[in-house]
Amino acid sequence: MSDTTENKPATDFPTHFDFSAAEPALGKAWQEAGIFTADPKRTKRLGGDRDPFTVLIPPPNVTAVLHVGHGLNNTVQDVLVRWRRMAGDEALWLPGTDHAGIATQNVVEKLIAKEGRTRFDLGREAFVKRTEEFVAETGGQILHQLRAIGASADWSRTAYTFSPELSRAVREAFVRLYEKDLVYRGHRVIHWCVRCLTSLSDEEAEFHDSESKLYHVRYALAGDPSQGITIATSRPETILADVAVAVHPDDERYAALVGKALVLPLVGIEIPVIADAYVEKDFGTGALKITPAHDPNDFEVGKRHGLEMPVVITPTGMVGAIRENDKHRIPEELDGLERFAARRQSVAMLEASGALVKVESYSNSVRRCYRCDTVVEPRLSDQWFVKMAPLAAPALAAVKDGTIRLLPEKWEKVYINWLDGIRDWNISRQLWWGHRIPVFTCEKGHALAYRIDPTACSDCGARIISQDPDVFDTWFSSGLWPFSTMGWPDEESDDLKAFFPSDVLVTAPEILFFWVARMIMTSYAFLGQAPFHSVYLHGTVRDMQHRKMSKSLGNGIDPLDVVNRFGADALRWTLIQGMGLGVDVMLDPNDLDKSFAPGRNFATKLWNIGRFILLQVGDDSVTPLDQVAPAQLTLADQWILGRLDAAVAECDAALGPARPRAGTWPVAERQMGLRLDAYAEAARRFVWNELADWYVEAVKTRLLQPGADREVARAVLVHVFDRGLRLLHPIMPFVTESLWQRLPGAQAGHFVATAAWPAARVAGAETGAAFEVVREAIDAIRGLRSEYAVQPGAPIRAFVAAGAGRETLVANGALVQRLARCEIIAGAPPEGAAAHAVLPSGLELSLPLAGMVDVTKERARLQGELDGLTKQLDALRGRLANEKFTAKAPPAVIDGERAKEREWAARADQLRAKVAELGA
RNA sequence: GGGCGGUUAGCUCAGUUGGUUAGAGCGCCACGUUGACAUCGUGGAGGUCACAAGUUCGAGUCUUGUACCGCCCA
Repeated sequence: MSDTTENKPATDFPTHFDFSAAEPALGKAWQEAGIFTADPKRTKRLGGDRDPFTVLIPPPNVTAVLHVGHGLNNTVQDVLVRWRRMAGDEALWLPGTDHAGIATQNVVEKLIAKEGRTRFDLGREAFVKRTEEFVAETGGQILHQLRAIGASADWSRTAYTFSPELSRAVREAFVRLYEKDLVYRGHRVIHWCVRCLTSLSDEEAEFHDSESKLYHVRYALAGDPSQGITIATSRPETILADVAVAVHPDDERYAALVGKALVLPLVGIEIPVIADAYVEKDFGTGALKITPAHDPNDFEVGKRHGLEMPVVITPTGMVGAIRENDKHRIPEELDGLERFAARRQSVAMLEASGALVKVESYSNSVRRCYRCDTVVEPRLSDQWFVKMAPLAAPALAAVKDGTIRLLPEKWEKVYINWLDGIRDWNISRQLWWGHRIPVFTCEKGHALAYRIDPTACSDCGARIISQDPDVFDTWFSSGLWPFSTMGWPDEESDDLKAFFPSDVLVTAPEILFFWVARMIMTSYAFLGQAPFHSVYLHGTVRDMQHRKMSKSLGNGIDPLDVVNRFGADALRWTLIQGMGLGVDVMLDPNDLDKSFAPGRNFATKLWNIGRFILLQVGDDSVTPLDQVAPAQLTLADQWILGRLDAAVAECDAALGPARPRAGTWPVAERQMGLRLDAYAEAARRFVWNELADWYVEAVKTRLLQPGADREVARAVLVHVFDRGLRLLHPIMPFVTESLWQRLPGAQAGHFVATAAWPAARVAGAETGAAFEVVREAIDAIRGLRSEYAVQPGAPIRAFVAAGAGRETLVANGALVQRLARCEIIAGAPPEGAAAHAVLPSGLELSLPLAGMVDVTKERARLQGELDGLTKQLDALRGRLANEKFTAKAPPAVIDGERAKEREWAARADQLRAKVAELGA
């Protein structure tokens, strides 16, 4: 290239964005430049000058592979983090994974099952070692997959709930709760998964609707089989564990039988009839069998009445006595049967004995294990529980007083409702993969919690003989995520001081209780503060039938497949532009081309816009906009700069305040911002519909003629395109970075990823509003051409009557010529048939279209327009004539209506005159 | 059974404290390859804002009821 004023050869600028080459290269360049690595010293909290902005990843399971739900969740986080990084915050997106006790254990158990072995064959130690190896080999691949979708996380801080550091936090947390008497060992009915062989929390035992049967079974009165009580149960196999039949104290039907004994069917032993207000008189027969060991409500009744609590179902879900002295309760025919087989057998036996009165169909809800879907068995056992009421109080207050906001707002109500009725949390899991509960028992039977493995009992000095075999619920460790990832319990850690509390938590509503609420509670319990100020709960990705995507349905979308086919930007754009607050995203797994068309189309369009602009602008240095004298700016220049200001303002308003100004969110701001779809649309509209569709067209001719005006056009064009790329970068990081690197004057080592977020010009800057008349004229002429089917290439003329804006229109005649193929002529039109337009601003256009315009049709068209306007005008005048309106409406509204009336009336007059000209 | 939310264009959704002729994307129809872009351009059609009543000068927006759909909890 000998002459630097020559445009760059087009061969240097491919016609299509090669995302498959560019994405990995840019990812590497960002990583090597270290721009995603946060520095605590730069934050205001540690004496720097930047606000920290921290987002904590919801840690995916360490064994997980990326699905489109992760894609959505992490794209949202990345958009927010990239936005704040550009806005000058010290942005930290803290990534990591969760050891996922049950899930990971299940995976490894399946693995060794292929070798024909169970974990019991291996033994605990070997099984845990095997699991560690498995995680070391395959774990965390999801974090690598996240890089492929552009995630700008600080990988140097990658955390893992089972790392030594985070494990220390788990142990410390438990011991502190233990010391404050906020955990206790409880003997009660819990949810037991007979497949996972562990207890579950209330949250992990999910309700599923079930079409069941209600069996009515008669229990005969001891000594008088002619009398008896019929109960209704959906679980006849648990009759074996019945210890009483309860009736309501006020129920006259059974009053005479209270205190007497009944013969328990199947078993033959006698059980008492008791009175308890818990019984609902109107449900079933009004008599309730009491099975304290296999029903949480019956357990409470049993406690009140001091009843026995025999367990008749084994951990693996078989019928059988656990205690020697319950053996008499198990009939031989049922002993050892699986629960559901035992139910069928029980029913057969009850029927044979004549005790089965009737069977009804019955819709109820049955709890199932959230990990394996097995029907949960309520079962009496000993577990560690966290007392929730004291922990819940500050968590509840935080949301009520606006310290923490939840978006969309409806989840605040759900959250409050849940915390109001919160129950104690079972944190014991009978698993091998997890943090072992640090409770040790000495020879003398003292069971105490220890921060460090003890050698002797801290109470009596006796030898330690055992540790609690159970592990913690994984959610107990992930509940500490906001601070365990930052060095806690070391409270002097720089990260903790700089980045806690964090800012926005982005997650799905499904884990609001599992995880979000618990993080809030633990942060208050251990650090006395909220862990974040905003919780953004996004929707779910669904298929065209609105079904959740799942492996079993086979309706999933692999984000990496989308990345390979259309690029990460297309994936991200599609997800974000469709992300209304809390709204589900519908995608068709069978038609990825269509589903991801919005992102693919826009990425291509953006590349083409950039390609054209950059090739036209060339490599020569460009004058910074602030060095261009305002007087040199054309109307179009002013207009696009005004549109840019508006776009920046819209994007800022859509994204909203990054943090509350003073501690808590004022009511007016509690639901503001995080409208990612609105932000995406504002940025897109600027770049596509304003910059590309209008401004680029307006400067084309100026760029062809060397001189001062060309330099002004180049300056403005590069400026607005640069700012447009910045606005889009958080959503489409790769294509924007590729284009930004090609801007004239781009410097090595500089990235749009760290370029300053755009700011509007000073208030009062010229916005080029007069340019609108040119756009109006072009729109109107295009419309008339289409209306009268004028050949697309055929040149036409428009005569413009005197009026506001005529000068402007004439001055921009060349643009109208190019975009509407129409010559603008100031003055009266020649005689003859013509099409007419009255622009919104009032300027009148007359287009002689000899041979093309049908006068009758044109008159009818204008008359139709006039009719519509007249109707609106009548309604408006009616309003203004209404004294109640003028008396009660705010003056600003009335002024607005009056101004409108003047405009419409003038326009109606113009139209009426046109119609008249065309003859009656 | 308790709590919460939704119903606006063919589809997915916006619509700020009640105040222009209710918007966007996709889809649809017509035309178009004019020297950036057919993954594109230009023009267009399409809505009794679920239904009923009420408050108000004025209701997609507020209130009540009805119907249907969904979410959370038991």
